[in-house]
This record gives sequence, structure tokens and C-alpha cells, in this order.
Amino acid sequence: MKTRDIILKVAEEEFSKLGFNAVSMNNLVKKLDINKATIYYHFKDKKSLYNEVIKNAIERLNTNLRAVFDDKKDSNTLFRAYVNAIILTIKENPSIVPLALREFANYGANVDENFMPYINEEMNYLKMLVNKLDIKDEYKDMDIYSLYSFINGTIKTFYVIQMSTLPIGKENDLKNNSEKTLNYISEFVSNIILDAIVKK
Amino acid sequence: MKTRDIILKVAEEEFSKLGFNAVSMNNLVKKLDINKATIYYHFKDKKSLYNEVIKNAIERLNTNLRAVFDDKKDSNTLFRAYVNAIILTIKENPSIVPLALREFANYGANVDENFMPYINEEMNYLKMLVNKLDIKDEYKDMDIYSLYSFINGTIKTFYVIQMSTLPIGKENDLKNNSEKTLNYISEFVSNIILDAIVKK
DNA sequence: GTCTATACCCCGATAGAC
DNA sequence: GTCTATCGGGGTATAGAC
Repeated sequence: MKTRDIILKVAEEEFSKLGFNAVSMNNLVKKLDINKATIYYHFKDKKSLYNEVIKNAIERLNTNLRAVFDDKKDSNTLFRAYVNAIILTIKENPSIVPLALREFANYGANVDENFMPYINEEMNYLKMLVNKLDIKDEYKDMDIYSLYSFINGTIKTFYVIQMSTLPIGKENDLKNNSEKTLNYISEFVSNIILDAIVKK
Repeated sequence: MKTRDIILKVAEEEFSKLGFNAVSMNNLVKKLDINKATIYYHFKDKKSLYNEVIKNAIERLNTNLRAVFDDKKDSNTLFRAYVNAIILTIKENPSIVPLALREFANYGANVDENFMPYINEEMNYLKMLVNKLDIKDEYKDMDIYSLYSFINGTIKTFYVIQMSTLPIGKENDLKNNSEKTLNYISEFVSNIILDAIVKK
């Protein structure tokens, strides 16, 4: 693995854990066991390192979403596969959850215009999906972003609650079990949506 | 308004906008037009100022939730009133949204054990509510935190998307309109849940 | 491509006058 | 209860040797 990629990997974990401002270049190089100037050889500054981390995260998600549409499925199966692709992305790389929540909290202020194509690609998959579903009349005019928020907000919030060190969520067998938590919430999200908005 | 309360008010806005680490005491006193030592007279350190901010935010939410259960309503109306109490809290104080999202991203690490009674109170209202609903058999064993995540994750994610400076959500008339956005998502969340999990 | 050394700045926090 | 002045430390970033 190249130095640049190692830096990106460790930086992603740190930005996810601590947020942009709490990550210091000094601590980063300690974890990496390289010299600080080496980071500045590979990346212009802290901000562009962060931007590269975010870009990679969105690209990994889009790669998994793209695969969902590769072969023909009935629309309800497609919906479940779509949700599972998001779940798979988190399983492959849990850092993406706090990373996304922190960016949401910033109203996307750290994400520059260069990322819009990636975000638009992500939204397009959801639009394609909705077009295939046989939606009840009362949900036909539903805002696409409310559906997006339901899927992504529910999954991420549930994940951080179950993985949190606080004694919340402790009444169940999902607590601190990433695999079980993600499988459960995948089913929950798919079931609710298909029960609520799709014609029987 | 007392100095201590003014500090808390401005600190809440700043912590919400920037997150714990990005807020500096120096910038805070500039906004407040008081001396830095004055903050340290009223609060032990930066961390306890932050904790006080979070505590106040949870208390305001619980006050609004408590009011929902004051008089008798049929269970579906109660559910809509519950969701509206969350929406009302955000309308009264939008800072609570990024504040909560940042804490979620931290897996609650900045929230110490003293807050558990407040969090438990919040969860108890949801449990009381679910007990009153006439739930379909297949959702009877639903994890309470998945419902919590659905309600809170969807509302907060939708809100920050519509209020973000990025050109997402721009295809609708909710963009940058806090009032309309919150009214819309309140209806959406209530409708989905009542359609999906409650017996007709 | 990776290192040492350093410039320059802002941070949180406190002592002590008023 | 609010101020001025200051301390010690750690922050980002770069120059220049190897």
C-alpha cells in the first residue's frame, strides 16, 4: 500500500472519530509513524486531505449503488437491494457514518462544488428506484429528499445509537453488534417503506 | 437577561455551527463583547460550558414532549402531537439539530452519565406512545430505537439538507424555508408510520 | 520521498487589580 | 462580577538537508 493511501486510510478514521477540527496533523503523524512534512508532500493542506477523504467515501457508496441496477429484478426486490447496498458500504467501512453525520451537521459547508456530480449520481439512483415502484396515489408527489432522509437518517442514527458507549439501546441483542444492527435496520427500513408507500 | 444566560445562548449557537473543537473561547468572547475571564467566572471550563448547553437543549425537548401527554387524545392523534412536539422544539431553537447530529457522530462520547435521566425521560415518552398504538402483529416486536431513529433521523437529516447551502433539495419550494420544511417532514413522518405499522 | 528544525500563531486557562 | 496581562502548550505549515 502506497504512503498516500495509508495516509488517506488513517485520516479517514481520525476525521470520522474526532471531526475535522479535533484532528491534528501532529497526532495523525504519530499514528502513521511518519514525519509531518511527508503529509504536506502528498497533500496541499489539512483541508484538501479532508476533501480527498470525503470524495473517496462517496465514490465507494456510488460503486455499490451502481451494482444494484446491473441486472433485472422486480421493483420491491430492487428496493431491498438498494438499501442493502448502503448497508454493505457501511459494513465495508463504518467510518462513513460519523463522517456523513458531521457533514450533515455542517450543512455541507465543508463539501465544495466539485462533489456535486458525486452527490447527484447518488440521488439519481434513488430517483431511478422510485420511478420503478408502484406507489400509492397519496405518496405520488412525495419529496425525493424526504425518502432519502428516511433511508439514510434512520440507518445512520440507529447505527450510532447501537454502537454508542452510552447505555442506550442496551435492552436488545443488537447493542455493540455492528453486523446484527445493520441487518436489522436494513429490514426495518425496507419493510416500513414498502408497507407504507407501495400498492399491495 | 443575565450574563450567564447570554453566554449559554451564544455558546449554543456557536457549538451548533462549528462543533466543540472549532469553537474558541477567544471568538466566543468577541461575539459576546465581554472578557474571556468572565466566562471562566461563570463556567469551570470549556467542556462544562458545552455540557450545560446540551443539558438545556434536552430539557427544552422534554418540556415539549411532556405537554403532549397532558390531555386525552386518540392514539393516532397523540402520535401526530408527539412528532409535532419535536418539530416545535426545532422551530423554537434550530441549533438543536446540528448539536444533536454532532453528538450522534461522537457516539455520545461528550455526553456524560449525568444526562442519562434526561435521555431516559425522552425515551419513556416514546415507549408510552407505542404502548397506546394499535400496532400490526408483524411490528409488535419492533426495536424501540429503530422507531426513535426513524423519527429523529429523518427529521434532522431532511432539515439540514433543505437548509444546506449546497444545491441539493433545490427542486422544491421547501429549500431554505425552515417553517415549510418542518411542517412537511412532520406530516411525512407521521403518515409513513401510521400507514406502515398501525392497524387500519 | 522522507527527514529535522523551526517560524509564527492562537489556544485554554489563571492571577490579581478594580 | 468584570477586567488586563500573561503563561505554557500545541496548532498549521514550510525551508532545506539527505
